[in-house]
Amino acid sequence: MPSSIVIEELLSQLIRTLGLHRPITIPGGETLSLSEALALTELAARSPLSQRELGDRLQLEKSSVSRLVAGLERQGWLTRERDPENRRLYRCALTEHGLRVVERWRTHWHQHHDRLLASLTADDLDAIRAGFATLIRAVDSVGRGHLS
Amino acid sequence: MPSSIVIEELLSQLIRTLGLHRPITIPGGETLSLSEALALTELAARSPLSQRELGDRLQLEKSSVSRLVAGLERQGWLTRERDPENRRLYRCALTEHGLRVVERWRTHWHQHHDRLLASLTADDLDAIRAGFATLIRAVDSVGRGHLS
DNA sequence: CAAGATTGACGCGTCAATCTTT
DNA sequence: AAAGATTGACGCGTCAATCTTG
Repeated sequence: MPSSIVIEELLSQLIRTLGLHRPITIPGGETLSLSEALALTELAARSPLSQRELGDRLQLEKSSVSRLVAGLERQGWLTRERDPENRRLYRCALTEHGLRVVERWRTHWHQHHDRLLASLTADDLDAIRAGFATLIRAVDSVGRGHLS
Repeated sequence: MPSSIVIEELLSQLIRTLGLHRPITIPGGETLSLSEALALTELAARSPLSQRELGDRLQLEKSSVSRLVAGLERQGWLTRERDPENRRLYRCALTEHGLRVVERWRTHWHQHHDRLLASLTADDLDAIRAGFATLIRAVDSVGRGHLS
């Protein structure tokens, strides 16, 4: 049995069953991808951030952040101003609208999460926790760099 | 702690730290994406398969399978023949070359994740597998898995 | 019509090259 | 030169529309 393949299969399967690749429409009509929601969440926690800082937190390439942030700005959820101290940087910050959107997204997401938890038995939870704990420990012990 | 977001963050982090998003070059010079490797692995286990059957196993849309399989065929790793019994179907099967490639990929993959795998016992692996499987089953039972 | 497969338009990520600012 | 950001080309997935075969 090809045990080394299991983790990768499970990851891609999980992403699909959780619907992580599909945008979701929140009450109010706005549609958000997961990346957008995570970016707004990060900015709601601490603003302003440069695009590089945001990329570090989201684990995204600077080019991905550039396009992501441009989209958020276009929808009026975020403003960008050049840092007067160092004009290479953008200072990205949520707008009022962006803040309302991320709050509604959070609520909407929690409802889904609650339904999921309600369907789990205690044994199920134990199994999930054990699996994640093991994987996290393994990844941590190996470190962050991957091979070529 | 924002527990509802943890799963998504963890998944994307895991994918990047494991390098699952980029193709890997095996000894011999061929370059394989993860999807290609998983498809070849599936076909190595049971051939022939129709594209729909392959898509069911890989959890991919038929359109993704269509392009994926076309690429595998173009590289000479796979052959497609119309099923004479039902000419709507393709019978997809590995070639000699494809079989060699998937074997070499497996070996290389093990080395690639040597340190991670080395830190896992059989029980660890079972725990990870069980946890993910439980979570996938739970999400499925909740409905289609994603928010509308 | 239904099922299998294909194609087009698009989203979201990568890498590599480039531009501006320091 | 180095750092932050942008753009182009591409990979790999989605959905929707379409073609062929049954």
